[in-house]
Amino acid sequence: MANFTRRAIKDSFLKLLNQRPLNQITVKDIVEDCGINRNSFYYHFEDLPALVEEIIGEHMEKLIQKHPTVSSVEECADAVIELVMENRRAIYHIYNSLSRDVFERRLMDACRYIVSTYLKAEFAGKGMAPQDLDALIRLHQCACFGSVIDWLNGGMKDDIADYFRRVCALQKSGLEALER
Amino acid sequence: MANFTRRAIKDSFLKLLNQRPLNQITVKDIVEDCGINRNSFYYHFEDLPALVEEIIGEHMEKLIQKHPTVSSVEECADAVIELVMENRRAIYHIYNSLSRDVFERRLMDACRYIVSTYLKAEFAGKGMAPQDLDALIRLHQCACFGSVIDWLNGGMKDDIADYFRRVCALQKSGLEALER
DNA sequence: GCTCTGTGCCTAAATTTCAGGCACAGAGCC
DNA sequence: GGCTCTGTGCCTGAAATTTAGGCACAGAGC
Repeated sequence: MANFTRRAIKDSFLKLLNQRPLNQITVKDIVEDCGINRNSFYYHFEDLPALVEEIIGEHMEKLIQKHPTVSSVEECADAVIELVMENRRAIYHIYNSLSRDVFERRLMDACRYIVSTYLKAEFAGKGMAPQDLDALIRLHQCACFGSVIDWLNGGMKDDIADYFRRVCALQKSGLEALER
Repeated sequence: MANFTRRAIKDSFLKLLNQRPLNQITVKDIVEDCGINRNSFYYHFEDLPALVEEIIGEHMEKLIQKHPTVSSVEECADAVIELVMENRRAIYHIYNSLSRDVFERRLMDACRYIVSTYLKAEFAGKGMAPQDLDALIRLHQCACFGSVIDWLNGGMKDDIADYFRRVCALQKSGLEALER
């Protein structure tokens, strides 16, 4: 089964999300946009939040798939910047809606994944205690996450790339201090 | 029914047609490309030639839809050039295959449609006998058609726009002579 | 109170896709 | 001449998907 309908629903949803906020998009809008029956929507997705969940998850998945091995703070920054910029309007409309929590949860997960890949590699076999490494990952995960959220709350006005790299520079100097 | 599968089949076919000649594309290739069962192909299309027929017909339809009222030789030229250039490789691969006849038949139809719209408007109520107008349309239809075919047979080497406009200039001077 | 719109769910019917088979044709090889 | 291999077009029945048409409920606006 090739599931073209499922894909079409997601495409329509993203298309509408590029036009207006999530809370102004109804199931009716989506099914009318891709020309299917309303029940077909409910066949594929439990409800609208489930679709949002999947869309966001898919984007985070894409981020991870595209950059499976991030080996430095800079690469991590580039990966997140790329994803955010590619879907700028959609992310804005999802974030400024009722699904902020879903987005934040998923973004947090993605940040953890990305951050832990390079931090684990960086400190592997250097005698760091597991709970210390966990704490370090947690710290950088939150910094990564917080940077994006802060930028979103600031109306996405600053240059995300500059903004994010500034945060990363701080992270990097901290890491270097740790290694010395 | 939104027929995403039917659309996907055509998209895959066009995609493959941009890669290699029609006679090197099998039904298997198409269904594998869009990830469906082979029988689903035969559910939507009688056979491969039927798909070719529909694709070509669709392209000609698009040409007509996009330029419903052509009012001069130049506009006619632009319309045909636009269509041909947009689908350059696909047309080349269809033309240089076993389906040349289908393509030629459809192109001929489209040329007739385009040519007749402006010629009928041009000579409406000028006392021209119907059979004379028909002959005139036929002449320009063939000129239009022949120009494209000649260009295709020449390996699409010349600039189609220049080439086609040269033919149209000849047509135009003929028409002006007719009106005097 | 009322209406209107949207949601989430349900059933039964219709449509579409699927797996797995068949005979046949043509190309290439022994 | 055989043979195998690939592709075509067709068929069946089962499974998956989409559909029409309904229902109760919630919230907004009047």
